[in-house]
Amino acid sequence: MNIGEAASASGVPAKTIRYYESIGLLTPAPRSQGGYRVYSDTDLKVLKFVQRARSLGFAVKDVGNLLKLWSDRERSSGDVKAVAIRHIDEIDRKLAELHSIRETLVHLTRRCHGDDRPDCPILDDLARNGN
Amino acid sequence: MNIGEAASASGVPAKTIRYYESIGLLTPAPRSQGGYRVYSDTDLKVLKFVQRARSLGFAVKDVGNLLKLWSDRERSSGDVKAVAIRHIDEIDRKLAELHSIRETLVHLTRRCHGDDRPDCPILDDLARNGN
DNA sequence: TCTTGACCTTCCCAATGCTGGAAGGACCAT
DNA sequence: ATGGTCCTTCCAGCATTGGGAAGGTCAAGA
Repeated sequence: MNIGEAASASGVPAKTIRYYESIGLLTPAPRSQGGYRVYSDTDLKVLKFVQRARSLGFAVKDVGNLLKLWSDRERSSGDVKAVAIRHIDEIDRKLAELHSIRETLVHLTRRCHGDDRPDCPILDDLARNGN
Repeated sequence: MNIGEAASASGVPAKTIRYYESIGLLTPAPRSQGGYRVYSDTDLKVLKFVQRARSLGFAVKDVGNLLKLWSDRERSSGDVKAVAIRHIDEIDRKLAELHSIRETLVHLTRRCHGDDRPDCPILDDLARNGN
């Protein structure tokens, strides 16, 4: 199949597939006589794998690792789990940061009456000297 | 003061200050005879404002809006609040997405024994055809 | 057969928000 | 004078695409 079909079947845009190929995440697809990339059902499975891993927030580099692990029948599940756990830790860090930021913002907006009057605790906070 | 001092006093790296100037977020600093950027205490307050707003996750564009609102004595607090609330909404979207991803990953890692055996529900999930 | 339109190709630019480095000038203390 | 530490500009790159131009390919219809 052509890249367009592979794209709509996998959920990875054609542009992105080409990009993944260019950075070495995907092995270059063989070409038809006219120079079109040709994808097999196996390739499609890889694309879907990538799509799903990316949708779970794995960095492209991590996806590369997962792909390697996926094709390695000798790998231990512990290796895969380690990648996943590192990713969860990363997510936890982001969650904590966003939660903390959110709390500050909610606190500030609650104190800001948000009408036509000019005085605004949000700006006051941003401008206050001691951090 | 020089850019280096302004940087360490504000928490915004010198490189970043120049970058902000280049994209128009900050008005160009006046120069000394030797061509060095010179910052006043007022400039420092602006830099700190920017630092704090960025640390709260406001996009650079939003920081620009907030700076304008900050220097506008006529603005209503409602305008500021609107920026903040849009930002909170954005954060909420990210939080929801991360929570959902986290749940999936935790579920998968729990089912993966993570030892030397090769079979791994994490890869199985990534590779599964549906979805 | 010719044409049309949808697809594909490569290439470059844009975005976000910086960060690093190179080449060279400025400043300050010894 | 000399060295070291600042500063300057410019260029390039990170990650992850999206957009679009210029042009080639392919399949179907008139």
